[in-house]
Amino acid sequence: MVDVGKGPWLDDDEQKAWRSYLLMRKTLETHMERHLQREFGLSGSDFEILVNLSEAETGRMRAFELGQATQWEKSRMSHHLTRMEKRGLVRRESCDARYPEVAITDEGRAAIEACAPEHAARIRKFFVDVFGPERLTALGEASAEVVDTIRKHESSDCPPEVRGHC
Amino acid sequence: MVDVGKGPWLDDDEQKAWRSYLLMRKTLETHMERHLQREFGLSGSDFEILVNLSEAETGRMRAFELGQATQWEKSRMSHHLTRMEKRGLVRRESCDARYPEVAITDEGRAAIEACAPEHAARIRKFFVDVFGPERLTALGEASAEVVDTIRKHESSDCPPEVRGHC
DNA sequence: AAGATCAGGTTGATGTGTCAACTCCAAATT
DNA sequence: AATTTGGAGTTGACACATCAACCTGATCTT
Repeated sequence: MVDVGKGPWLDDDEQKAWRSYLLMRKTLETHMERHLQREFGLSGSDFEILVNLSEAETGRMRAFELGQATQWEKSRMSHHLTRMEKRGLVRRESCDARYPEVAITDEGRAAIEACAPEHAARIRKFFVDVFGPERLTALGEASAEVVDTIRKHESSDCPPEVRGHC
Repeated sequence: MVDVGKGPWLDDDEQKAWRSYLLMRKTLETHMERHLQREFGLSGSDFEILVNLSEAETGRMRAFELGQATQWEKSRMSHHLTRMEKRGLVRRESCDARYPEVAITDEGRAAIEACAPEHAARIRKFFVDVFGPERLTALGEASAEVVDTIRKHESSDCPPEVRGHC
């Protein structure tokens, strides 16, 4: 197809593992999101926000903290919070003028408590149990290493004026 | 936070591994897509289509085959092909009336050949090399098992009239 | 103290994904 | 032969994500 030198190319086993990973990625995400959506009317994004808020002792966080937790762009956060607010899952409270806090509503808490058990059960059934303890631990460690490697790379060679994005 | 019986809940190590995986998922995807977009003006979706077409000996496939390969919904496929066609990366050819084939254009081939080496190098650097051979193999196998498990589940308990989506 | 800088947040335009409704033609029914 | 059924593909409306521009108030300059 394309000429394969000793260059950057992946060999067959590596390709196979990578593509297998990509397929799992998509299959698992699609499955989990479809379930949340169909059974509980929540998108994966909704769920992510609600999990974070419900785990905060006060039930409230600054948008910025939510951004750190989810790794979303700030504009995505703002837009999504607006939509969730419209649906009554969340409430913006401007106790401090320009850095409003986001609070989970009763309705939001009800929604996440309703879906959390089934969601966890699915993670267990289709992911945790299939991997088994050893492979799961290995994956967790390797994942953290991948994240570290990418972060190191981005903070070192990303020109300062572009850094705002990262 | 929420009461933890012996139920479906994940224990701390399992949670940690799952969240670590989720973070890698997002970090890696964001990194790879940003690179493709900034350096070559291609989205991850564009890339996926072009890879598949360029690997077909004839450089052409039916939309349906592309759908199998990418696991996209048919409407997403149609919309995306329209956009790519507008940009000259791809061409619809209706040799058979109602099942048009999709062909990669010279421009499309040039685009993917330009970015493929760097893309592969990134996969190697941030994923393959970080995992190392053993963990990579284990991940590939486990991924396939996860996909099998989900497919088995969906084909068995999905009521026939809804099956169209799957 | 007046102005520059900066970070958190919002907004609007645009690109992308999803769902449901529709078209089209072939093969199966009758 | 006329009708139905069914799968591949398209379309339009809507939800969501991204990007760049902007607003706002605090802190740094001088």
